[in-house]
Amino acid sequence: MPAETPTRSPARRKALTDLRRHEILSAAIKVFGKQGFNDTCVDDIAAAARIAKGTLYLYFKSKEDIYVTAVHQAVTELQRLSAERTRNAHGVRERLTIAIEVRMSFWTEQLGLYRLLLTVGREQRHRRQTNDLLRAGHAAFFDILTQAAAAGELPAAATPHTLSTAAWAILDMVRGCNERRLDKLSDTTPDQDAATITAIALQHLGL
Amino acid sequence: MPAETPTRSPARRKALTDLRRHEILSAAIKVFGKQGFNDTCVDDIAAAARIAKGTLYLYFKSKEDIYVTAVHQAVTELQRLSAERTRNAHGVRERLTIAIEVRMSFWTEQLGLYRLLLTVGREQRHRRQTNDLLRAGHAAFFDILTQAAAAGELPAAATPHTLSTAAWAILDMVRGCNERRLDKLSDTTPDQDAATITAIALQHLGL
Amino acid sequence: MPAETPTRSPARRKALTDLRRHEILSAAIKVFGKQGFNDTCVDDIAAAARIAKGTLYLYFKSKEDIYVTAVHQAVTELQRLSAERTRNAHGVRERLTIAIEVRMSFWTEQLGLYRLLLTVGREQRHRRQTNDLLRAGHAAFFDILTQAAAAGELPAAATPHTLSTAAWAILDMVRGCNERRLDKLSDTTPDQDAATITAIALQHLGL
Amino acid sequence: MPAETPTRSPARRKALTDLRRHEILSAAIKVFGKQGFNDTCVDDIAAAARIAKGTLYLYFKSKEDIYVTAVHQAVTELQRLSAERTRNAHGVRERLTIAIEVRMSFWTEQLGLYRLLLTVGREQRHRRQTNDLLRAGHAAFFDILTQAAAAGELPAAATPHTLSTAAWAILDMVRGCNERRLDKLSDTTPDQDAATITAIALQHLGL
DNA sequence: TATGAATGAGTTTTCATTCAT
DNA sequence: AATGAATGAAAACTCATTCAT
Repeated sequence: MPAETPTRSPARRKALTDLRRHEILSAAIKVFGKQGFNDTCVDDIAAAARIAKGTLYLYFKSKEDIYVTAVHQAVTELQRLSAERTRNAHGVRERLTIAIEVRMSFWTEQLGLYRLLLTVGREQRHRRQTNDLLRAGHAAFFDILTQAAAAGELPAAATPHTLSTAAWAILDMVRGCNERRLDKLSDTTPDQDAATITAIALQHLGL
Repeated sequence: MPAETPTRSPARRKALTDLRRHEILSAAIKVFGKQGFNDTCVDDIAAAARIAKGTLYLYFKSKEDIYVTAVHQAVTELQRLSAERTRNAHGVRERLTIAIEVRMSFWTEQLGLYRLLLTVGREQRHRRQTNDLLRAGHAAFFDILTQAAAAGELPAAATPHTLSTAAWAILDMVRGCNERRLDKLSDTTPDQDAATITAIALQHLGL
Repeated sequence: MPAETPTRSPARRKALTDLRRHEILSAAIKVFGKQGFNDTCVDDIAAAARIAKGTLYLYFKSKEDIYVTAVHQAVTELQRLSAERTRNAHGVRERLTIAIEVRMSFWTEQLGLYRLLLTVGREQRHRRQTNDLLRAGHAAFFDILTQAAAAGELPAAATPHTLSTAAWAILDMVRGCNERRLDKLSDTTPDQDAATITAIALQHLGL
Repeated sequence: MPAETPTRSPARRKALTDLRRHEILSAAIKVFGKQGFNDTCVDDIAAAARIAKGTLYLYFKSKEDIYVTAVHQAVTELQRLSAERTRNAHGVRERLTIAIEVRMSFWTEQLGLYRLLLTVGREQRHRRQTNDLLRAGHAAFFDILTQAAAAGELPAAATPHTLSTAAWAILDMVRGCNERRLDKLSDTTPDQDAATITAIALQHLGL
């Protein structure tokens, strides 16, 4: 049995690094969400993460990088979650409802990050990343509808174009609900909203 | 007939000032739209307006003021336009369609400003102003639906709550379409979008 | 009898110009005294003088120039007043008392200007002018003492050096009293102060 | 004995910070004294201290703060010095002379700072701090005289009011001498001036 | 790896002065 | 002579990033 120097093994090091990055991300998102990206200075993030300012730059190459990474990580997680939850659902209504509901609960638990997405994500330099997110969201709903159509669950008249339009409409309504929840403009729950949106979409598609 | 010094008359003076303000606003919106509010410095605006930096401050009291004024002016104009255009419309479908269409054409012609609204409007310090805008948009659609219900144009089952939900859904879809047009994510026209959104909303309300 | 164009005659023009300059000076001193030199902007002066900003520059070549002129004018007036009032005085005590009293009453009526002298006059670029003022003040007291010595009013022991020192001391005490009156640190009247200072000085000179 | 990292110990850190602050203060006072407070820009101070502009703000929170700190520090030191030097003096004449002499030598070695006091100290926003200094100066002399009166060193006729007047007169003369030395208007030494002023004051009080 | 002192480019805003009318 | 709109240099201060320890 060889002498171990566990903290130095590459795997262990990687794990530690990931842990640190995660801690910093959490702290950063919290502060960003509260103060906004521009009004948060790097010292604030460092303080929240209980590390020195310089240390931040060992794990992220810039303040921007923190934002980009945070969004990327969240979206990856959201997609994983969505796939997992819709996998065993039966019927287009249930699948839609679940997909919507996941997109609502997820961000409800990540308000800070969602607020970031609404501000920084909208800035010119992040349009591309943000638009990719939107397209991914559209694709998710579009897939569900397309599969339903292929399975004969939808009236034959539904063309791909119609389905695409419906998918965008769903996404728009989901985003609207999320935004209102963020600013406390509405008092409905994710479940209620999901049911309503599903109903509107399926009525439009003839169900 | 007294000797006139036309360029000194108060009325002429006011007109010149308004013109200047307008020129500066246009230039500013253009640059803001391209670079975003935070990444635009006052020199950029001055350069775009072909005036000196100091001159800006003769017409606006701060960079912030330019934004606020631009949004306020646009929204006032939009509401005037919307009221004017829907005044003589007959039936809920036509009124809805027109109201939506106005909100799309208007911003399509003011892309820079719309982009501004999407970014700066979301920052903490403008949350309130922006939310007021959203509520005003919701109110516009809600009114149309409520009047239709009162006129018996909608199935009796439509409760105020249902109408409100529908109004939010309409607003969400309008905003989504506007945003996609901004980033060229869609190639539909305002007219087509308006028809689709109206259809979705009225189907949901049982028409 | 030639046709008159009175407002165009050089003399009349000069008088008008002087009048304007005087009006501007008065207004400027008032504002400077209240807000300080640096915190007073040219617009403030123009507004106080009820003329346009540009007009100021027809009468003074800079903001500095206004200050310099104001001080120069005041000092000229003070010297005239002092000479006039001491001319008919008898004896060193009376002459001293009057000279001191004039220097106190004068500034008491020109608080704004005195405050200017204490701040702007102290700045590097006005040291020379201010020092000239101080030297003039010293000279005034020194002359009175020297004449008294020549007239045998003072003990023979008084050397020019002693007289000079006494003159500085008088000036210092006068300035101190003026300054305290300005800031309401003392509640004595110019008359009382003048008597005290005279007493101190003459006691020192053996009277 | 634990491993030491001396440069990181809190004590060492504090010492370094104090050193830096002191260096910056010295440099700033030098430049302020030469150019005046308003005509010195932060870059000038930074350049004089051979540090970057931003570094300044790590040690002082504003340009103003530098001035206030410098004055406060100097006055504290002056009072300490004055108390220490007069403690063992015997008789009112010696105590007065020393107190005056200290106030002269001290500022003679701090010409830049004294000039600062004469200019910035007079501006509206520092009036209060400056007046407090003046009152403290008055109090110092007044105390010496009062104690002398209580000890029977002064003629019985000396009322508190007389003593107070004398104290102000002393302060005025001290300030006048300091100011003249600053601008090289006089060539006397602090010692000579102190003796003269003491003499004038005590003669006035009947000694 | 971790630190935090140091940096200096970049920002908004002010205001004395000019100049076309 | 009178105006006041226009100018642009200058100022104080911030903060993302670097780097010596």
